[in-house]
Amino acid sequence: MARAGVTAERLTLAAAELADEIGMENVTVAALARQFGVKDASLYFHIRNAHDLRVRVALLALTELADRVASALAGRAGKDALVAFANAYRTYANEHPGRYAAMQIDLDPETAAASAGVRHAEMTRAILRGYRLAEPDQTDAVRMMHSTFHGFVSLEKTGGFRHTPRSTDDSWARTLDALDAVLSNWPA
Amino acid sequence: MARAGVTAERLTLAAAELADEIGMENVTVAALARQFGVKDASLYFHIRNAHDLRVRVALLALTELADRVASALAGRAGKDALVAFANAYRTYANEHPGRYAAMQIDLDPETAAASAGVRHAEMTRAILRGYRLAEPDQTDAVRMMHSTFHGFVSLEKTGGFRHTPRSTDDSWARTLDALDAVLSNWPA
DNA sequence: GGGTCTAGCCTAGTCACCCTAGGTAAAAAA
DNA sequence: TTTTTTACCTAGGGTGACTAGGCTAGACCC
Repeated sequence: MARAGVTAERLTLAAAELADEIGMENVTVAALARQFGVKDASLYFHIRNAHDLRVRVALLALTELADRVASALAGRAGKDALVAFANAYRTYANEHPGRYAAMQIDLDPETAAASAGVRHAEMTRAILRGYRLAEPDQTDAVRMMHSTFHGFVSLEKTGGFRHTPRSTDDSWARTLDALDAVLSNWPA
Repeated sequence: MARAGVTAERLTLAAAELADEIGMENVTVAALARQFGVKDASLYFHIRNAHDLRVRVALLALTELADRVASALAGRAGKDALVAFANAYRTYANEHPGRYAAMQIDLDPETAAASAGVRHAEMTRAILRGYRLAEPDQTDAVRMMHSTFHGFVSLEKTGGFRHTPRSTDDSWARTLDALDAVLSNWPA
């Protein structure tokens, strides 16, 4: 009997790819086992349970996204950085809908604190340095930015914009313009 | 054998309440049947399948939210209307997390077109009349508004803001100020 | 090289949920 | 009252999550 060579890492990666193809809600332990030509029970040697698997995918996605954002941000500042960040975020979400969906499950505090979500938050704040916002405006602005990005991408995916003919790419570009405008002139 | 008096409407309402209590992902046909003191198979006389049930909850939520927004909006205009709309939206989402989650499932085009989501969109446009935006800016602004609201509420719920001490209520208020500012001075 | 240990698979079985088929009793209609 | 329809039932199949316990290939040790 040859071994399948399953590891938690390979399982996580396969789950992430499966999620992008068939949707996160359809990623089951059983389906994953089938892909590896292994019985579902065998996977519990590598992962604790189905939730653990999803958390692993979420952490993978957070790391990948943080990496992309980081390289998109390199050498940029101001609106340039804002747009680069936003596009990296949206592109990742659209290219990897399953991974993005996984990112939305809420991690318990310790896990979240140890995740790449922290890097993400730091980079967001870095962008705002170009806009010279003091606390607590900075926190409010970070929250608004993140809300706008997540909200747009999320609505785009679930078809919230489908009924209007206007190009979503154009709306996205104008939304970033608007965001840059408020950040440049944050109301007192 | 007394009848339980189950109807699709009562099922939908019970499912919505159950969703708010235990989370939409835990609302199962079996659990719902238990609440009515009935076997799970019996529910299929009233609903087509589990997905149908979720769609019904989504439509219920969309209608309830549209009603709330409509009454919040009555007699208001400009920033006043914006804030009223936004607060009605956020309050509903926070009071009814399960219903709000149900709203996020993507409806097929015909169902969506017949839903209260349409009223929602109309009301959003009505708010923008106070800001005198022409197309396609209006559509872009509608999308940005909706993205901001949905994103904020969604991140608030999944704990995306938890790691910063700043009050989310305050951030929300400032986000609305910022939104009002850009809408008043939409970049060309 | 032989013995041991353990990682990595297995089978078997439980339980929950979704859903279908076909039966039966209560309520409504004729 | 008889008939029809409505609202429930039992029985059973399929899938998925997960546990307990068994077997084996290969690493490690003497």
